[in-house]
Amino acid sequence: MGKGTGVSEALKGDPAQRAAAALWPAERVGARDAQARPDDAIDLVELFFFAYRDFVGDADRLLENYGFGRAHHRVLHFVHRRPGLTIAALLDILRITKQSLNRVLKQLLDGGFVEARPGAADRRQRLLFPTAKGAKLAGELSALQSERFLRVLGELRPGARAAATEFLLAMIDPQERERVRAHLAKRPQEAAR
Amino acid sequence: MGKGTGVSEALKGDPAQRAAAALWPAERVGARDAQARPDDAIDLVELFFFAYRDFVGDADRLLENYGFGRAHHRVLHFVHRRPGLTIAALLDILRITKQSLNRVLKQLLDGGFVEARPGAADRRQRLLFPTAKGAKLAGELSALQSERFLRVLGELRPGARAAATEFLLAMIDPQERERVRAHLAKRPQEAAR
DNA sequence: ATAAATATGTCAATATAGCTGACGTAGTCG
DNA sequence: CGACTACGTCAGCTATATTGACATATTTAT
Repeated sequence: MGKGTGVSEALKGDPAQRAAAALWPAERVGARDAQARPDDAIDLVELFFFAYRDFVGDADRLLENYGFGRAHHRVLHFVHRRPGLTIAALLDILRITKQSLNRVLKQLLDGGFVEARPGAADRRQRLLFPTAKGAKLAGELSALQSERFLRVLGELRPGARAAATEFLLAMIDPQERERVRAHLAKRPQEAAR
Repeated sequence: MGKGTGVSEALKGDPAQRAAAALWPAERVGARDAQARPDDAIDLVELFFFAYRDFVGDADRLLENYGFGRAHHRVLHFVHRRPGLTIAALLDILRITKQSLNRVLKQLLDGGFVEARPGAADRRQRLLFPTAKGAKLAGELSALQSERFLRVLGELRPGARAAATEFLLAMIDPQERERVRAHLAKRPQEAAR
């Protein structure tokens, strides 16, 4: 015991992993499938770390050209995804303080990537909208990151999309899933990009 | 067009998502399965963001008790996972500068969580090892994060582990996969914890 | 043996992204 | 009117990262 078998099993004859298929020693093949074991989980922890690192790297490189960082990306992304978002709603999604948000948001406003309009019902609110320029950048960033997923879904066998979605949703704190669901259900009216 | 269907499909009758199962409007059910489309990818981008946020949150809360941050966690993790790691190898994994590493590593050394021994073959090298104290903390952190994966794997249908592994590995830059593979193949001799 | 390359440490300055706390202003609502 | 709310802002702090320059010990190649 102590030697895991799950990961090697996951790599058996799959298209994208042909090169990596012969990696784990043969003795590790032959796992119980249904029963998850600690070593497998540790591999997943590390895979998740590396996958996220590469995932954000794509956007980071594009953002550099604008002098923006990940914080700008996140703000722009959610404003683009849900135009008319209030400051409070954005803070709730990002889980940062208004002081932190403001520094970044101001740069996006000054740079003409986002604009704020007073709320019709409640004029204290500032409703955030992407400008054409902002929507373009958001679209490019989104396309970059989508490309990675589309490549992955193309590489893996049919059903991978459903599996990935289930997996990622299950990774989210149970009490958060409802909010994430609500967020995903809301799509911008205009067909972005 | 413009309305995705993939995510809703992913949620059909699965154990963990019972509560979230009825989320996406019914009109969106009935997707082509094999063909990935942009909207699905955007959902995945956001799910990945939220999942990672919650994933690192677990460890963050424990690390606070020690006055450590994520940087310390990453260093401790990889030293624990691959005892005898050199500085150069660690820098290569973490992709940070030695100046950044040093600040964090020094705190771990001073706190008695990690110790450095000169390399036997090359005495310029400092081989990093977790102390008993460091191994204990690393184990607790690892257990916390593994728990999330084990919960997820338990919630999802059999085969989810293989699917998740394939998915995460495919998310990694192709030219990086070989290195990740090599890393995963190396397990510490001692049965940690 | 000496020179070059390597592994690591360190000093200094800077940037980004977050935080807490306090205070201000405008608008809403009872 | 007064309380509450949405948001902005000033000030100071922390964590994590960067670049650039220089120092030291050790190995390796000529």
